[in-house]
Amino acid sequence: MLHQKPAHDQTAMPDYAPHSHPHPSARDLIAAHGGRVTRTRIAVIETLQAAQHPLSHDEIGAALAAADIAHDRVTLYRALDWLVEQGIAQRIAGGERAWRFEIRHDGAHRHAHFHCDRCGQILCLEEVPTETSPALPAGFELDRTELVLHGACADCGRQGAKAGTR
Amino acid sequence: MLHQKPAHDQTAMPDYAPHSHPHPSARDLIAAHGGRVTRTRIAVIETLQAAQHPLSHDEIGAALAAADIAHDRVTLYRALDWLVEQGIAQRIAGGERAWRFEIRHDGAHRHAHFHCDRCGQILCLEEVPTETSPALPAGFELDRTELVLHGACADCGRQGAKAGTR
DNA sequence: ATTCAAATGCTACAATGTTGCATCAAAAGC
DNA sequence: GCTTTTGATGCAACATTGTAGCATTTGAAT
Repeated sequence: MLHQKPAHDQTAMPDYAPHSHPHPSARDLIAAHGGRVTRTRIAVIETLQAAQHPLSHDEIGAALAAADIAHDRVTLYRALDWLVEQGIAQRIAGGERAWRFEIRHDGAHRHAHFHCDRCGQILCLEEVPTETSPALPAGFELDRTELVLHGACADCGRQGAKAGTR
Repeated sequence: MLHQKPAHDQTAMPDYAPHSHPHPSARDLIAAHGGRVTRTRIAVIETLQAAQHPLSHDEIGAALAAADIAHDRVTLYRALDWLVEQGIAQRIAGGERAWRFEIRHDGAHRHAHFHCDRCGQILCLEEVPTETSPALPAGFELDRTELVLHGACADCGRQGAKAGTR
């Protein structure tokens, strides 16, 4: 697993915490979808916007804690559910049987992900577009395509650890 | 979720149970990797070989039960772990935070998967090859690519259910 | 300030997967 | 065929991830 994070450290600022926001305002995003503007939702959106890679529920929770924001697991799950439902965020099935979340980009900005099978890290490959129009059996409707490259990231590759496909 | 299966029915033969085996013998496969040839491993391999789509741990367990083979959850997990470790099978991260397993094909036979976001079913798209050589950042090693198409399968699409991205 | 549905924060639970350890059995040696 | 030995199994207990129900709080409309 990939838990080098300082657990519930209230002072340290994780590297995926918001630095600047060249994104649509979280408040506006929420309001535009007819939802209530709450601390939790704002913080979640800003955290996702600032992230350089898809975040796990756990990582987002840590960011909220760092921002001194309510920290109930269920609330966070529901906030994320709502964002996904509204199309603001999207789930991607990172290994480790836990969802990861990222801001949903419009069609043009879709990108692939790289999954390091050694450290479990997932990162966005902005340069690699996801394939678009493959032939599907009759009756199937395509919503979106997800392209995941599996292998070893630069850090893990250098350390040359032996590893399974896991 | 997708649990229409008859739980622990000892008589019914699920549609993914072995019918014929145009595949390498399970015994040989196991022995070739230096493992012990046990009922569990044989049955798991044969089940996977006969399957038309990647199977969840649960589905494999049901197949074992149908074949009157020991049914301990942990044993099955470990058998699957071993197969993956040996490169005989591979895990794919079907949504629903549960792994799915399929026999690992060699390079030429790689295929994409379709994930129905409504019923959770996953099926193999033999005709759709996975993309192969995208540009990766320096230091990254590519092991395999996974292409998942999300949408509604023929059954769900016809029923026209409204559904989230989930 | 009042109202009221939408969000929250409990608690309790479900599903999926893992660890430790005693027991069993596959295949190797005799 | 019998014994040995180590890998595989089975069980119980636990960890992690995610859900459900319900009382309470709060955003924002009046």
